[in-house]
Amino acid sequence: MTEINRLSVAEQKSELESNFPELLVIKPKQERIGLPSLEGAENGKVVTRFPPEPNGYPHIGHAKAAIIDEEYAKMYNGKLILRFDDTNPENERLEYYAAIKVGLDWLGVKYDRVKNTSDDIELIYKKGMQMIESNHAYVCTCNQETISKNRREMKSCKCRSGDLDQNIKRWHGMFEKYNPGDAIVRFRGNMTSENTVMRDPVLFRIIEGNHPLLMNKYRVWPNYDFAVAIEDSIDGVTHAFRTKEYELRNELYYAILDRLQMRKPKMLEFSRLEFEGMPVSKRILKPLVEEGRVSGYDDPRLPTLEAMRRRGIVPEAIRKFVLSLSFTKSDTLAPFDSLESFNRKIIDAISIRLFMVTEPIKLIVKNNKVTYVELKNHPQKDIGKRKVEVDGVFYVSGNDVKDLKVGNQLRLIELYNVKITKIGSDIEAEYSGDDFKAELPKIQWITQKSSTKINILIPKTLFVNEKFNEDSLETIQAFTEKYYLELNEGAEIQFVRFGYCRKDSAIQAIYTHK
RNA sequence: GCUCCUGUGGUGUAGUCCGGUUAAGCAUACUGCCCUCUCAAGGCAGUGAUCCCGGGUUCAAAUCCCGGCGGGAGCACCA
Repeated sequence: MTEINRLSVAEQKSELESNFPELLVIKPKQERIGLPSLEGAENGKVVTRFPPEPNGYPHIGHAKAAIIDEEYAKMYNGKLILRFDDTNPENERLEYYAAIKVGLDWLGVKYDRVKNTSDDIELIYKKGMQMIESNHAYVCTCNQETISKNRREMKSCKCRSGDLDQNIKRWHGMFEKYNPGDAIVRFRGNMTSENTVMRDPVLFRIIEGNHPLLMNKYRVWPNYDFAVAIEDSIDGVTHAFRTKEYELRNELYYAILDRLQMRKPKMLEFSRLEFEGMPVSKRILKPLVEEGRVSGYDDPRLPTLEAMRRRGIVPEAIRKFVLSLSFTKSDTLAPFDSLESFNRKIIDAISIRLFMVTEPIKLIVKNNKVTYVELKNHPQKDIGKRKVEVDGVFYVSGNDVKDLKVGNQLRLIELYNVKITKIGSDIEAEYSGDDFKAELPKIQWITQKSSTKINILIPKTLFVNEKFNEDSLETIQAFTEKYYLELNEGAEIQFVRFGYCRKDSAIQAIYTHK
């Protein structure tokens, strides 16, 4: 070795070339495109699933999961299943099943099959029975406090040692005599396991809620862990993804399938997506809506898909953004900037350029001779023109003229130059030429006779330092061109020298980003 | 507290499994120039990382080993 190191690099190289040419072949190690490859994935055989609980409106977190699920299915020419994980009748509502579908539709996520976990409830009972009969589960009638105390102290209760007969009797009792809370089915795990999930977790409990699809036909419901494991297995899922906080439940997931001798999908986790100051949790969002601090689930400050749409974020941008985050478990402070950047590049080409002024100041041009001007809707793209009548009376933004002095010159964009002659509550000026001069300040303008008043909502961060930001929604009044009224609701606009907005109504636009 | 996960420029990531081709690629942000009758988009260039820290193995470590530290999560009859 030391001998070799004494040789020069060139000598080492020629030595290698003559004796071990195969070592010189550079390993491919090329850059990856898109998501990392999946272990054990076979082309055409991959099945993924997106399993939302229909208990709320879909948000950016759902989008990340659904997009990842779909992208992997696509990557391997596989299938994506949309499965509503509706095993808690107290939480599910019919409108949410629909809202989630609408959200996915908007996102452009296409699934190959839709189903509900509740469709399989009878089958899940069968599996539950099987667990009991094989003594891998038992019915526990201890109260909740006792159970959780025993869990903490790693102690078993008498129910755990009850015989098969007792368990079977109690299991049937759950469908009839027991009241909610009086009996649960527990997985026979390991009460002394370091993983608290394994300390005999709940598999079934009694809930007498009104299920949106099954009404009150059933009262024994599987819990999440049992339901997902079985569903994933019977649905043919090969690769299942969920967020990181479920990681400790993997042991249980595999243990359940193991006891039942069922096929095991591969479970993988990714970090959850949430924007700073923009919580996704229903616990936080619900009161905000109920107390009227936000206008609804489509308030542009919210991370719901509906809100994003209203704000002017397009689905392709969300997809690119999610993919740029890749598939990792590291905690991320999501860069809203980068979502905006993707969005801006996409909507730029279709955003109609309009003039808009705030804090309007009247500008009167004495010797105006122009009667109208035709403005292009986009500087590069051909997306139409509009005609604006001109009579010498304009509005300009207060901010653009606040430091103006008599004698200064300005360029009214796409129109002509003016020279200021008098400054009062109005500004008077005279026409000073058509020639474009780069050195003149260029400002946008609107004419008094063809202007329309709108509000622009500017969403800001909802929570600052964990506290609701009272100033999270700024509303500014503005005047824009009458042409605004001809645009469709939902049109993407760029107010020149201001930023991108989306037309929300005839009198309101929402600021998307700069 | 216990357990698990995680730690690459301001931010998000690639590379880490199989140590050397790269003192680290891309995106975003920022700066400058070009283009442009927008403070947009587009083009070009640039600033910015001793790859959390400390040891160790090795001719060679972001990559392997050991020990710390920081951050997150779980400890529900909710998913």
